[in-house]
Amino acid sequence: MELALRAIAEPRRREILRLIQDAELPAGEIASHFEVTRPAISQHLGVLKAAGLLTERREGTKRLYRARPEGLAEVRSYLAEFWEGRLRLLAHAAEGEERRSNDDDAER
Amino acid sequence: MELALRAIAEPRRREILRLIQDAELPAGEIASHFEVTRPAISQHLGVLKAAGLLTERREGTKRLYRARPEGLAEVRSYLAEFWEGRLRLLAHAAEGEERRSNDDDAER
DNA sequence: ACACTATGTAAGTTGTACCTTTCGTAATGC
DNA sequence: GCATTACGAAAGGTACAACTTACATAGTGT
Repeated sequence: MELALRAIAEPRRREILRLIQDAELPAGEIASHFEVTRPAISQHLGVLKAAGLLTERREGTKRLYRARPEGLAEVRSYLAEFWEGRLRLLAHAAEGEERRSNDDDAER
Repeated sequence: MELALRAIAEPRRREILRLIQDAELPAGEIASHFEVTRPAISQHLGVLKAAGLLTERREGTKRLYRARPEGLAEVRSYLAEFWEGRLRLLAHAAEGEERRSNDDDAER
């Protein structure tokens, strides 16, 4: 999860993931969408691959990349757990939050 | 979302969030759980607050912190969208789409 | 073998994140 | 007032992350 979180914390890498979410693209094609140099994108792809967030397939001299959403499973379950665990404590629905009497519960 | 993602990408900050998920704790109490100095934790709390991931309440000379899961809403929806969008393409995730649990991961 | 294309790798630079120590500040109590 | 407690803010160090340019490598076609 550590690697995946760090990977998607970078805006450029989220952009890359978005590009290859619905299509399998070669590295050069991906790089052409950005202002930075091609090696920079190559490094980002390496980070994403190490995090398990994409698959790499070689075809000729090209390397085709595609997003791999399963790599986000751990992150998703972590967030879900945190989310639900905390909401359970609030003990009241997200709606009608104006109920306030003597409790110390502070909502912003 | 940007700030939230970067905030939780740091392990120590995830630890902090875990501590104040079920209890409202003063800064010093939080810091006592770590090896790093108190100012370091104070800075982490500042980052988490800027990301909207916790609430701060002053009581006397103390500052009480509590996790704020709503701050993760954007991240959650981003991940959900990415996850589902890509799985839809795979077309072999036909089993139980209404199951919102995420325990399935066929790792490599 | 040679050239060309597509891409990763290496090395170095720079900005930034996290940490430390030191100092400042608000609230409480004497 | 002064001291103490609890904490944030400022300033500086170091490690790391993202970028650059230059080079290396794998595959394809001639």
